[in-house]
Amino acid sequence: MRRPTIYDVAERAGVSKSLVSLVLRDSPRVSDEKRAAVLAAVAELDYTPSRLAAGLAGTRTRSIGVVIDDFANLWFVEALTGLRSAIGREGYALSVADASLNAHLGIDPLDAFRALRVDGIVLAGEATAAAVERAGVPVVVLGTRHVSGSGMPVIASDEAEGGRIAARHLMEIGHRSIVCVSGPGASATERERGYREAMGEAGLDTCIVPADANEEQAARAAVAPILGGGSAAGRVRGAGAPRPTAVFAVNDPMAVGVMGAAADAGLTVPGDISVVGYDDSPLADYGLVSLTSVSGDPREVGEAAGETLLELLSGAPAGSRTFAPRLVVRDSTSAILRP
Amino acid sequence: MRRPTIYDVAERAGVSKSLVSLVLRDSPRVSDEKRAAVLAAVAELDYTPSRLAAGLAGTRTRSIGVVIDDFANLWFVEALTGLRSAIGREGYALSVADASLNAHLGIDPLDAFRALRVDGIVLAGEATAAAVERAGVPVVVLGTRHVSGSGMPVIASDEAEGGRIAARHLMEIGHRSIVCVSGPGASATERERGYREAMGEAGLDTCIVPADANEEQAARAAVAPILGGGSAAGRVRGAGAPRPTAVFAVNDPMAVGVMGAAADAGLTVPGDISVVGYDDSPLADYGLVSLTSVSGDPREVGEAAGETLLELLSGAPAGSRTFAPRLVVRDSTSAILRP
DNA sequence: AGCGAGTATTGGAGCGCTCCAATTACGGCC
DNA sequence: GGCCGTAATTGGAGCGCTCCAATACTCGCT
Repeated sequence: MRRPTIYDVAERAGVSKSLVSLVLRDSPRVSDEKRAAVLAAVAELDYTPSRLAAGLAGTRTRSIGVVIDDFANLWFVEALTGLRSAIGREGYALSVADASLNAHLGIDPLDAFRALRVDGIVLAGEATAAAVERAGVPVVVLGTRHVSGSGMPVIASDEAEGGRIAARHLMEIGHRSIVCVSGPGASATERERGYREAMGEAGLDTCIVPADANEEQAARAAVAPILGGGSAAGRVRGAGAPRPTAVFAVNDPMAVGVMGAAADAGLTVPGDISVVGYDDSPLADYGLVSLTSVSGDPREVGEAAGETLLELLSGAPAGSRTFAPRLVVRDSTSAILRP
Repeated sequence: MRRPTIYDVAERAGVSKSLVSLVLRDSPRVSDEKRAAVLAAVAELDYTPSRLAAGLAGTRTRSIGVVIDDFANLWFVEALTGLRSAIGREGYALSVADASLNAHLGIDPLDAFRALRVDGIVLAGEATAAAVERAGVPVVVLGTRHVSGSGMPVIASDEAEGGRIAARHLMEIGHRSIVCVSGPGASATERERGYREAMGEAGLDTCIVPADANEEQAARAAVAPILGGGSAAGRVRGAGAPRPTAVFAVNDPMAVGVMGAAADAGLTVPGDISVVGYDDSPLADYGLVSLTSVSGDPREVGEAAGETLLELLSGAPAGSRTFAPRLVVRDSTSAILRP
């Protein structure tokens, strides 16, 4: 009941093991006749080549590693789909590790990938440049990260542009007093920067409300004072500034948090206040929520990351790329007459 | 700049390659002295053993494959975390494949795992029993599936019990006219069955509303007619039956769909109608939604699946296990006085 | 001193492939 | 019909480990 090897296939097809190897890696210099014989033997024996042996013997493993730190983030999950389709086409296999493993079990994903002898790495999570140097294989960064320098190509959505788009949308429909609810992390920082730039260009004052985490609850707690939580609408915030007419939250859950806070304060969306989110997650399209949201296409970005890594693997130089996000207008934003 | 091998380590530590191998697999029959010398050499050379070579030479690869068909499903993602922590402890590596790859690229994940010579497989997605037989390694099924028989242990949450819990909760707070919005898939079927059983025990009539997909939009469209969509509240549905006072949706997004339909019909939740969801996803805890939901702990289930597979790998027999779900009561359900 | 029973350590074979250099086969051409 | 270039095919070496049987080293005892 031993597993068939390349030798078994060779014997059955009446050729040498080397010829079988050539067929498996579909070399062009094999006669059609022999190729057919080998393929037939493969099918008859239900033979599956061992990637272990192939990787050990050859100069590459045809596998690439992906480090993700947040599997719960749908954006990365979708990007992964794009990545997979790009590299799968070339016969590469994907090995996924999550960065949180590091903390939980003391396993460095980069070490794990070294042990697997992956040909390249996609970083969809934070990682120190030093750790990456050690990897010793081509690396591309997928998504906006704080890590910079070290010359790795970064393939990401243009988050700052997304922030600008959100702010401009609100300005175009008449808003002048627009608050940005931001959170920790590189993406949030970039989105916030875009908001600031767009506001600056329009000569409007910015107001950034930082939340502790990129979560609904955190955003809700953070904006509550500004919206005059609980009591009569129209209340003024801290320094006596008027209540804003619009809020840009750096992601969808936070936008929902803002909507929740608005409801608590007796405000209607978009009547009293407009809200824009980011990522266009499924929840943005729920009837109960119907959130205007900005988003890049994660699959497109993931696919580009895969293509970039393939270029790097083929020896070609490759640079960073960014993709412009789009705005999806739903029912959480509306024009206002007088601010 | 060649990568260091076990021979380099051996030479540096002044021992044989075999001794190094023993240390790496922390064999107990190595003197502390030599062990320290080897470990020091490993550190100095920044050596990482090759899993390829180890797997090829040894009787096992210490890697296990996971087939997931829905990466966007947070339940599976969390179960994966539990699984990882269980098997990671024993030094196993995880290789993840998604079933949709099959459709997209014509790659059967089980073939991919065969090529990698994984020691065992966790099936968190549908798969035909036949395909699994071919795998030739121990398999455990994670989560409720339609596949049955073939003797593989199934580690899952007790979905039928969850359905019962949801229905009983609604009955306990006075509801008698309870609708179940169901969808396709094995989990939905089980949850629906639990609902039916609980209703039957209480002598209440059941009413199942099937939706096309396990999604917000589908559920919303499906319940709209029953809630008397759009016009005055209190309207009667098709055969003149009175409007239900409660709805159990087989997952959270669908529950939100029901809430949306209720809002469209001018009904308040939970004033006019109570809604229970399933899975206790993050969105259930949003202030705007605050959904009462049933859920098992996916990590617990994932961890159990890992432990079960480890038992199987160590040669021990292992059986199926189910875990009881819990109810999390929030603001979408409330008592009623008269039905 | 000598021997057995462990315990610690070692060299060799081989896992299933790829790569390479060498060999054979096949036409075409003078 | 022998010769050459190219195309097709082959055997051998070796990738970096694990496993195994064999050897070397301890003691404690007679």
